[in-house]
Amino acid sequence: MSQSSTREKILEAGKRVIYKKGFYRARVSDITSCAGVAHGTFYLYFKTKEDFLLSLLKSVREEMLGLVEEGLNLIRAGKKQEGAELVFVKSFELMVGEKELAKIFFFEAICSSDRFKKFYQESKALFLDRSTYALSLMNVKEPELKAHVLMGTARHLVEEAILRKVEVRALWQKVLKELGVFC
Amino acid sequence: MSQSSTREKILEAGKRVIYKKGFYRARVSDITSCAGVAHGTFYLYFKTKEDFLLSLLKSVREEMLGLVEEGLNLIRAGKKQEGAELVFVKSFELMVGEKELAKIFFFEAICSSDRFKKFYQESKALFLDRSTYALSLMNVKEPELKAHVLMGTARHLVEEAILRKVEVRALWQKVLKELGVFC
Amino acid sequence: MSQSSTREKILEAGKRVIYKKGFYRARVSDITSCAGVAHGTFYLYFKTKEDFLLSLLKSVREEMLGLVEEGLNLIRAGKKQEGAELVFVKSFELMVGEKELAKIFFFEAICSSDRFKKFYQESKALFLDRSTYALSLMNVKEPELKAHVLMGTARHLVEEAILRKVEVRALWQKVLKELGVFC
Amino acid sequence: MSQSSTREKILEAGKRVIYKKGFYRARVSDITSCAGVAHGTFYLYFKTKEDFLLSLLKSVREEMLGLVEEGLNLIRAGKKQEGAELVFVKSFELMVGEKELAKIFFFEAICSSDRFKKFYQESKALFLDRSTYALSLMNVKEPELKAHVLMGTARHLVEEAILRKVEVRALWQKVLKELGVFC
DNA sequence: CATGAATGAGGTTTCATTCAT
DNA sequence: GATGAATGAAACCTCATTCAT
Repeated sequence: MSQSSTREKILEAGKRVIYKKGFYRARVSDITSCAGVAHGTFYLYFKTKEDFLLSLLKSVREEMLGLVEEGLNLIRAGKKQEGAELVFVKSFELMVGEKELAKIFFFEAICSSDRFKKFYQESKALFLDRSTYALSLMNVKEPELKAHVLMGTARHLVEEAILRKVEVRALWQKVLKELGVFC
Repeated sequence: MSQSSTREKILEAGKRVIYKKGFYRARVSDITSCAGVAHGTFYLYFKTKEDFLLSLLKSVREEMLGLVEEGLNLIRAGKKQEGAELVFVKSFELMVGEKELAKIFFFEAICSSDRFKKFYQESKALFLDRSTYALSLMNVKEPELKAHVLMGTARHLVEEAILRKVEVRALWQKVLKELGVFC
Repeated sequence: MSQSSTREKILEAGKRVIYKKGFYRARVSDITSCAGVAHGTFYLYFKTKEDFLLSLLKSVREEMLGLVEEGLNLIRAGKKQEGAELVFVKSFELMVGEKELAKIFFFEAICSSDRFKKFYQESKALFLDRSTYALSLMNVKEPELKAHVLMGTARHLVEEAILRKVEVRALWQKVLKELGVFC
Repeated sequence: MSQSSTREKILEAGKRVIYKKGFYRARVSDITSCAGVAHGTFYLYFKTKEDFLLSLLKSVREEMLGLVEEGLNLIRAGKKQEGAELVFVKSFELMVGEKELAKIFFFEAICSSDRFKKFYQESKALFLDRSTYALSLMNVKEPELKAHVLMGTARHLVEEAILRKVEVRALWQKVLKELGVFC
């Protein structure tokens, strides 16, 4: 059961190593040695180092999107508060909790090659779109403007949490209130 | 005209190259050939490639801080609107206009070694502090919260401008109004 | 036969190349191509080019010291002639036979960075000390003076052998007799 | 008068720098900055860095040979002690006093390119020949053997003086006595 | 599936030498 | 003569990737 597959061990290790050293300074050998597997094993599961990063990024995106879609369903079902909780709070807390992935997603992606820039861009556009949609369903005024503000602020607060190890949840709650997401 | 010194030519070229390829994928030889100087010339002006990046980052920070301090002086002199214009509009436009530097500052810095992470962190804390101070001088309510929101949103919009080549000035103006910075 | 490990192949090749070109003029690529391995392989076994030189030097010293200690044991056991043979003849012949190592030890070491100067110095002091001790055990008069003379002369003759490809064994025997080491 | 020519300033500086760092690690710019002249000035006086080393080496050799020839003249004129004093004592002291040149001559020469190895070899052969000749004129027994011993020991003691900053003059006097050069 | 030694392209950095002033 | 900015060949070293076991 918990005999986490080799692939997962490598992903987990990569997350930690890339978080700490950054994608370009993280060696494949750093990742494998952190995962406790042989150097070559890496290439049984990932075609290249870039592919590996993409896998990592995709997993963050999936998780986030999962929460958001679930939230949207609740909102559409009339449960505004519960839905908003998922879309704007739980997903924020996911990021704050998964600092490694958050940092990789927010920083590494765009510094790497065009392939990643594109991925990051698409993902952002997607979140922006879903957030705007959620806000409009919730009858928040100027949903697009607010979606931008929320996205930027969320990203900034996650960064603060990562870089300064500051507690940001309370701040985020106040921002949500200020912008009329929660009364 | 501006008989731009060799050092400046290299900085300018580096800005463009790093913007396009990212710090780690930008070769020193890319920079020198873009600057039209010999490879070795780079090392007459910068000790290492990392040192070069630091020079670049310092120049962005100085420029930004210059505007901010100027604005603060105006605000303190009672000219609130003119001051706020500098602190929150001109400096934003500087970033949007200098996409290369903005991208390097917001993305490359944190992906590179600890030395840069530290620099980025210090710079951010500084801007946050000055913004909060400006907002409090302007009698904006909850200045710290708003400073966070402004910084995050600004950063996000600059990113949109860079990645999606979208016009963001109007959006930014609306945000400023929404948050009570301008009436 | 001796399925010589890669590390040994590189050491052997380095010995030859450095002997011929000198440490600073010997490229790592000269060494690897002489060893018949890829360039990068060098760095699997040695951290830097300097580290490589140190490994080489240590191996000479160990071999020499081995002979000397063995000889000292014999002398202490009363077998003066056999012991002296090891300390003063066999070790001399080792140097003459291993011209590459001898040249590297006697010349390259001191021309390289301080790290090597220190190594050379320590090694010399060690040999001088052991020789003096051996001579005193053998009741040779003025052992310290003679140790100096022997060390210098040995070094000079090895050099002659290296530079002029001259036969020096006979000369050395005469020197040993002249100084009263053998009757 | 003492307005030492630029050429001499460079030679003097080169002596010091090469002594300290070794020929390959001494940069031309180190030498010029130590001499207090511009980088390019070096090439007004010396064709290449190697040429410079050769000039330095030639100057040592000339000085040594001068003393030796003078001494030989005295010996031939019947003044054995005075002559031997020049050939075997004064020239030794010259080396001990001019540590920079001595080190360069004894170590750097042979580590550099073949051109220097050849120069060193020729010089050694020359000294060996003149010493042997001097000893034979002085009726010392086995002059060639003794010349070898003297040369090796001298070189070794100079090295001790350089590396360990040890006082070696007294030791050298004892060696000369032991070998029958002085009674 | 797993290993880890070997590969070699490609990067950073150094520095002897030149040359316009 | 003197300067020192500029050059660029050539060195060291790294590390993603492969492959025989």
